[in-house]
Amino acid sequence: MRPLVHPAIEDISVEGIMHALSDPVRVAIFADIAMSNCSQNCTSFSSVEDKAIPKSTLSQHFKSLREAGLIRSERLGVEMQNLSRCGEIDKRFPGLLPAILSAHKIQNDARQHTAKTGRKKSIRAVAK
Amino acid sequence: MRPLVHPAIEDISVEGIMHALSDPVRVAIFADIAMSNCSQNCTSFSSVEDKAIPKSTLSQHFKSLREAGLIRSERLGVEMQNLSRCGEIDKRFPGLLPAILSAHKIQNDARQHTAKTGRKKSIRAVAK
DNA sequence: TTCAGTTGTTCTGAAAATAAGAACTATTGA
DNA sequence: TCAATAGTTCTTATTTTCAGAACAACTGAA
Repeated sequence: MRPLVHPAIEDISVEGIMHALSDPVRVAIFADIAMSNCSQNCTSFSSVEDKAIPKSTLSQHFKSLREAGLIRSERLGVEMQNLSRCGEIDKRFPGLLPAILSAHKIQNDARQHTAKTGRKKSIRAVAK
Repeated sequence: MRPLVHPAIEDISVEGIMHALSDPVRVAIFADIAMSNCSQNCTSFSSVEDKAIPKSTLSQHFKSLREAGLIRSERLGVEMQNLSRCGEIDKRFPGLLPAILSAHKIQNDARQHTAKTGRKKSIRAVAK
């Protein structure tokens, strides 16, 4: 088992962050970690739609977040402690993560609302 | 030639935006369009490192930005007019795009600086 | 008109990234 | 020592992305 890789703060890139957070499961995981600022296990996470995600896939997702510099993972016995690196990143890119997390929350709230009121999700895209 | 597809504002997703801006060429293009808020041709764009990008690839990049909802493209004779949709998006996700653009600028400035002072880009990642 | 030049799109095959089952590693507690 | 738990790595199938080649749409000149 090879050691966990964490980029130095100056090697964290905007593109890397964007890419890591371009996956619905990964933003959800990261939002969880960043908001609660508590650990969050790797293998137990059911996505937004409550479908179980294979643990190999989750492991890869955590790896992506880690190697993008968004979280810091530390082995704690058999489990993993995952903490967000928001503080560090906010010094380098002020306001970036708060803005993304806030947008994510806005979108989630809107989705929950439309799910409750039963509005059909409009897939229609305006063609010109 | 099929019509250009633009998502309605309520169909623009954070993940979609993140994904579109997770590519160095695409952020660069988008930053250009958003900053200058002027058109920006599709086929003439040399990336950050000044290497020419094939026009088919550029066309795809513009398509990605368009379908993520970040830009609005309109055929103007033989050319294309590309405008950012920052205004609309800022109403739905306040502060998101400004934060990303600002982070992108910070990173670019830092890169230019290290390129000038010749500091070797440290790829080293702290292994634990 | 017709034709060449320009701008951008679409098609296509190769290369790269992602997803998830299966096998494996590491740690703990009985 | 062994079973249980938490994660990782290997591997293959699928999906995305890249970029050359062919194509489509418009313009301006002959």
